[in-house]
Amino acid sequence: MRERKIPLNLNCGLDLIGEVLYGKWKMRLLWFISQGHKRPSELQRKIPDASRRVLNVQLKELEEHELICKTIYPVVPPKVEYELTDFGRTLVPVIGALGMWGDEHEGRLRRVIGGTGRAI
Amino acid sequence: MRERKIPLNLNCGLDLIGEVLYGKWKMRLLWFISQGHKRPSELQRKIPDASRRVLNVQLKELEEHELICKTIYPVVPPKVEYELTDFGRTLVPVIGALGMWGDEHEGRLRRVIGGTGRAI
DNA sequence: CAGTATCCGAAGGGATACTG
DNA sequence: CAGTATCCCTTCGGATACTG
Repeated sequence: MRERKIPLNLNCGLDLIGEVLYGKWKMRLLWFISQGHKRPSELQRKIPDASRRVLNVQLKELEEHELICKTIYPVVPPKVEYELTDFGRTLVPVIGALGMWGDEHEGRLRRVIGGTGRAI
Repeated sequence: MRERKIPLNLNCGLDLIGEVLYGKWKMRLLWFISQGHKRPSELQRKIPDASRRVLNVQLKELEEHELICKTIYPVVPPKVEYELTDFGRTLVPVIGALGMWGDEHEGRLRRVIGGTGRAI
């Protein structure tokens, strides 16, 4: 699921969901936000392998796709919070299903993927 | 979900599923195969926007991840069929959930994505 | 019909350094 | 703490032409 800004030949629901989920960290961002981790620094800690820049890019795309909304509090130091929109909340069960499938088949997946990995 | 052959820092089920689903056409390939479209030429017709080369690449990755298996019939002209493995079949309900979500929210998705799209 | 080789442009994403 | 600007490298995926 990547942002193809250009050609867009949407065929079915799988295309459409692909358009909003494609991006290396988007599913996890949505998941962590749904779990109540709202602050950018929190998300950064949850996903240390992502660069801060890319996290911001993908958060902005999720926002443009109306899956999350962003609140900026005019305080010092700056404070920002993300939340799922109602629309975004409808996606949580689907993300959950994806994650559960991954968890249930962790052993086999690690084998076929070939990585060592590490627990969160 | 992209093939990151190199670093692999798997955190949770979402990472793991990402590893096997990342690829522009993989979800649809799995879906169409689950629907009984087994031949490469069939899949190509179903996904005309994908190049033949990339379809083969992604099919091979799905095979390496043991989600599908490939049968080559020693006949002329060549005949090839793909099928889901038992493992791959466990993924079908999840793919279905993704597609259903996309279908249910088609209108809104098309608006936020900004594409015109076309039906399959 | 099925598959591969080569070439290439375009995104994606990381590192770093910087501002408010 | 949050965000942006550059720079750069890698990968993805499309086009084309070719072989069995």
